[in-house]
Amino acid sequence: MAVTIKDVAKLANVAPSTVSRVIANSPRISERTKETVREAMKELGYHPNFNARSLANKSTNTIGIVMPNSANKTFQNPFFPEVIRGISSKAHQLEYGLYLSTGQTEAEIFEEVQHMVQGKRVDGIILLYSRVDDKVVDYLYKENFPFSVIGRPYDEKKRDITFVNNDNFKAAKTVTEYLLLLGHKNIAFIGGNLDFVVTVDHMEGYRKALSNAGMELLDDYVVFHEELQEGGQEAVIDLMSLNDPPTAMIVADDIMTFGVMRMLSEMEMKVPDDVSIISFNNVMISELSSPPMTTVDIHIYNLGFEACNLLIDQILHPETGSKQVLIPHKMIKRQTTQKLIQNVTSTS
Amino acid sequence: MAVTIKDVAKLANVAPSTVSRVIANSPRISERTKETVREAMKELGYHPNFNARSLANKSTNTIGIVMPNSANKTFQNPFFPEVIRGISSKAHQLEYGLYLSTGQTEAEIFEEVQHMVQGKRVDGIILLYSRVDDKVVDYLYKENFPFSVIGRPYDEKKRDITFVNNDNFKAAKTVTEYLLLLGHKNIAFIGGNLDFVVTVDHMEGYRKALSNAGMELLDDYVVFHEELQEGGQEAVIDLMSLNDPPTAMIVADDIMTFGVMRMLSEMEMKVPDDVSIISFNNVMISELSSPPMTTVDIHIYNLGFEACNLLIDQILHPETGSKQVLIPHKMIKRQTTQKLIQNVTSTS
DNA sequence: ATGAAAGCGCTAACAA
DNA sequence: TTGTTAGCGCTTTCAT
Repeated sequence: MAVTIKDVAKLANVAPSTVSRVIANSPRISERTKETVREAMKELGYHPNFNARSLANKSTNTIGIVMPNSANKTFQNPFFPEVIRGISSKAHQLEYGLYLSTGQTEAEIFEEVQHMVQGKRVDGIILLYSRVDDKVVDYLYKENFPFSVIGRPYDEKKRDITFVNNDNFKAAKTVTEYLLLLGHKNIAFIGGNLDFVVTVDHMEGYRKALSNAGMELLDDYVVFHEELQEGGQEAVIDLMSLNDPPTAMIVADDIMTFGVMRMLSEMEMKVPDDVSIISFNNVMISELSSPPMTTVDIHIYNLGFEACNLLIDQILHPETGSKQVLIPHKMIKRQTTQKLIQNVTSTS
Repeated sequence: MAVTIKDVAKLANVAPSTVSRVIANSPRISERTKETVREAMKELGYHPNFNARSLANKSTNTIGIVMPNSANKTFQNPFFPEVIRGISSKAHQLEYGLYLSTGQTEAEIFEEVQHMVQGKRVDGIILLYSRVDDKVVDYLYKENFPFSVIGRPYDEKKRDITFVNNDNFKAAKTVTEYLLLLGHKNIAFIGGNLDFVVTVDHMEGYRKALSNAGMELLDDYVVFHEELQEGGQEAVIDLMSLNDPPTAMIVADDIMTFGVMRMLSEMEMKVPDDVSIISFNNVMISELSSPPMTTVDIHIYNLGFEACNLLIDQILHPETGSKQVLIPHKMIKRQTTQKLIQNVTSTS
């Protein structure tokens, strides 16, 4: 059997509890005994048993990460490694471990979450997405279990949960206004899955900018797609088949933009000459498209980092209510947008 | 306090041990009592405490995933979500949980691994990379702790560890041969970090194909780069500055290829007219480059799935030595390769 | 087929 | 400042 606290205690000629206190670095132990105990630990190659600790002090020092359904390819989005990198970084600082959900469907995920909290497997949970109607959030909320979400709760009544978000409404509005300023009148919107709150917010920002400009939102110009690459491509087909095809597009996600640009180039449409494009996220690879894409940097890493920060805060100080953080965004102008070139042959 | 086995026992009028046996579905309990106990569990909303179980039966039913240093951007490669999806899928089937490493440097990672195994936090470990000289592998090997690696051990003496790999040597050789058949004589090789075994294998395959064709490997045509996007771009600059620039390139990774193509297009070089490119991995996004890239599909998902499979096998049956699995690869011809167009003005 | 009881390795309240 | 001791919630012999 492995070395236990008792072995160390015996060798150091102290009580097990003393050893325990040395591990916790309790100030109520003299430096001298701390030293002897530490030496004993080193000599025996002692390592604390994680499960025993957790059982005894009712805390696991690990946080659960719940990802959206990994069944579809959405999951290959570099967004995820990047949030996780952010979370990971903060977690490591504070010596928390990371436990990953493995469910592929909503039902499986929900069951897993229950296991995590009821089985006391984690001290808190981070949701990497925010759905419009999410059983998981409801559950965690009712159980009063520490959690934070990346995104925002859709339900206004749940404003008091902890979350970190971008101002997606504002971002989408700004981006639309920018295209308007460039002279575009026919601006399409290619959104993600409408079940996600971010999609709704983008949509509203787009709508607001149009209405501020005294323009109407045309249903034909608005497309939603769940799948990242096929989605982008299909959307382009639909949009370019219209009698009055758009001269600019707002795309929900950089990866989708790759699909959009691919299809456009197959149709021999030039970006940005024929169509301007702006998208969201600014994942690493988005500067490598041809041409490099204009996109809104949402600081993915920071989203993860802050979500973890807020969560651990909440775990450590449950009394100090919920917190909300807004991560600033920043439009990165690259080469997929330009002033509308008036088509001389066009008639109204 | 939460509901425990004792509460259930009391309500069902049995001993705690009986409840425990019902959880394990022991055949030595009558169906009748099983029923009553199950009802009691439902009535009380009982969920087994994970830590208590782990402590008592010395097994966690969770496996640790160790990623390479997430400090640099390499980590944003969609390769990772995809392997994890594979691992996750198998793990979920067999009801194993996933625990993630958070270290950013080699030293931190090594320390974490020690914690995982000594602290009995996981039952086994999957390494998502294989370095030429890896302390982690050495450690796990010496401790005789169950683990599997994605890639292969560099050291021939460690052939008896469990791993799942592609035949990267063969893949690189085939790809080189293909370019040779297309008439290319000046074929460059843009590899990843030489610390990784896969890079070495690619390199050897390339070398072998050349020597089989009676050609010499030119040092100038071989470049290694750690960083994915900058790397690709820098490599192109170096290569195209040569007196006799290559007409074809073999690139270690699809994401790097995006960088390569970006830089090429900045130089107004056309792909594949001026330069043919083949790369490796076939991540989802690689079909969305312009033009879509020819690449070797290494079946990332399967790598993860099998690595997990082998590991759990090993955990459950430690006596049945190590296993090795080779995942087949497949070249996906898209549009970044073509026959060499003889330049009429060229002289030798 | 079921119960009693010891123990997994650690923490924490209480004593000293 | 340190030791004693009673758990944490579950599994698992050993009885019955």
